[in-house]
Amino acid sequence: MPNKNTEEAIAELVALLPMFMRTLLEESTVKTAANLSTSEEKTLMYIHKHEGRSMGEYSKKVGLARGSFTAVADSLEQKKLVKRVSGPDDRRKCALVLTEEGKKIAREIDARFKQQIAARLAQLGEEDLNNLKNALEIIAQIMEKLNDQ
Amino acid sequence: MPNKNTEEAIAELVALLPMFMRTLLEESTVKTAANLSTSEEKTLMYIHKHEGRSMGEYSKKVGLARGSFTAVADSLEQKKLVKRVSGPDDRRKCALVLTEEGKKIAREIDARFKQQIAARLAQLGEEDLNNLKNALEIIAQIMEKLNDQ
DNA sequence: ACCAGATATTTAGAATTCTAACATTTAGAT
DNA sequence: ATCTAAATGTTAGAATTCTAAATATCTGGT
Repeated sequence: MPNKNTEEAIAELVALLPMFMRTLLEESTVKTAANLSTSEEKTLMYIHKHEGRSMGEYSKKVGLARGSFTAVADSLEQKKLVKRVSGPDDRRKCALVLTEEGKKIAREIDARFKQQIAARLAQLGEEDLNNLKNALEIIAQIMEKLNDQ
Repeated sequence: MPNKNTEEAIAELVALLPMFMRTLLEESTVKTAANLSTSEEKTLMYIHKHEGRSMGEYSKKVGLARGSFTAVADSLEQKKLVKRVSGPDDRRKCALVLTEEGKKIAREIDARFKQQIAARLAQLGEEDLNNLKNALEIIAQIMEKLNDQ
């Protein structure tokens, strides 16, 4: 059963991914304009890419429990970066929309995120960069497959 | 400047990795023998692989602030899964060592982790599995390069 | 129309983690 | 030797997140 070994190897490699993320983002002492928590920043970034989804969907994408996400939405709304819009089709749902200020800050966060990673990647040669990009693309493709099922 | 685009693409793909991890580990309602928190489990797993390192090193690998890790070590020590050993070479440092019970539970957690990922990967074909493994290996290699510098 | 079960959000209290300040120990410079 | 700065682990209080229960709404079957 050759797959057994492949799967175990994948499991061990997957365990390294959080460390990989930290390697790329370490020493991120830079602060953005607003004084936002990590979850608030992630939320803003994700709404920026996919606006008008429900609270439940955002909480999943950000990686928080539903109950925890309520506080994040509260805080962002209080800072006038986000607005709750109760869904017309399903009154249980709350869609989130960025304000103008929210969009501005989302763009700032996005730029800073890319700069940090780019600075770290500057240590790599062109071949490594291409290999890394290809590897990440394969992972993204496979993730889509897994999520579709 | 062709690298600019490559780096931006990498940044966007890296942002998807947490979701990828959640995809592989979702619905992990299985509980192990001891009633351990996620950080306690990660700590046990990491000590199992690399025994006798210092508290500071473990806190980094687990992804916790040093101050937070003290409580995790306290809890594991109180549960008799881990022992603090003050370093002979540097009296500031505390090494952590697994007890026999700690080793047993670490093996359980490791097996469960691999089972969960294997169950999710069972949906993939052999080609996808090999591609995924290769992609993760490339990422691991590049991470090593980045950490060495 | 009505009911039972499912879904979406909120709430409250417990558990976890973070930040900043502290004490001890080490390393390097003078 | 002595001093200064850095490294290690701990502590305490604030911030964040989790879990479980509560509320409101929707869906499908009768």
